[in-house]
Amino acid sequence: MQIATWNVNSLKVRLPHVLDWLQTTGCDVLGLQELKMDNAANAKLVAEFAAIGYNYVYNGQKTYNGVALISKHPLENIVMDIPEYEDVQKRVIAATINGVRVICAYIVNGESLTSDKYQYKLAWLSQLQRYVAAELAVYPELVLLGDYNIAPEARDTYAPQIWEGQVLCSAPERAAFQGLIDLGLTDSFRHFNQEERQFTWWDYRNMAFRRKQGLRIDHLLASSALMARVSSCVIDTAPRKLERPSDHTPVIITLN
DNA sequence: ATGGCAGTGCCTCACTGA
Repeated sequence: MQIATWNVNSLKVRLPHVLDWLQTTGCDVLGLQELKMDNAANAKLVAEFAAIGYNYVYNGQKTYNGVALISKHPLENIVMDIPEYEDVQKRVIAATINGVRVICAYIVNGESLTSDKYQYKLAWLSQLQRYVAAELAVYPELVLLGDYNIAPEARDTYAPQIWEGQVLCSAPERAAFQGLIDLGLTDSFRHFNQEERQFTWWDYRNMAFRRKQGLRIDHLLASSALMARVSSCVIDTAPRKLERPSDHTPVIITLN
């Protein structure tokens, strides 16, 4: 079974890429972020995905945010948002697929260290940690996947001299990431790959993709019970090379 | 090396993203 994450930066625009990618890879489960579509528009996509053999569940809003799960297999116990946390922004959807709890999250960007959005990001991450801890107590096999908007280490940026200490790379954000790891999760990509300059996002400006100037901010964190089944984690850069691409590209784990 | 790109929406700009 393969499970992937992809921030599509508007599913309306990227729908052809997503449909092609699912058919090419045969990926079993795909978590999407930044749908930028309200639920009336999302509802119309159910038939599009059904036509190629996938279920589609979504948690959307107009213009901003929005997350979804696409799966070949039945989705059970679907939960939207972080329970017991008031938040109008649609950033989380979770479901159980073949016994694996999949939590798809679009973590707050934060804008800058002096922004109110940065404080929202840190508070939001604390709520996410509480939620994931509770989920792990119920579901031993769990993956927390999505756009974290956090580069965990200096080597996860193309230019540490520019990024270290800035938003996405600040000590409090990295401490929050470590707080998730400390729940017993593993950064599945780093478990297999120690090479430098491996990124999941590249700015649209300045030919950043061609220059290999990116960040690694999209992650799949696996519980220890699930990690025992994970045989690989790879970044698929192919969709980033298409016409009118998302600025993010998919990351995929394969389970035994 | 971030003004410069891209998407959305009460759309000839503002807001958001990372």
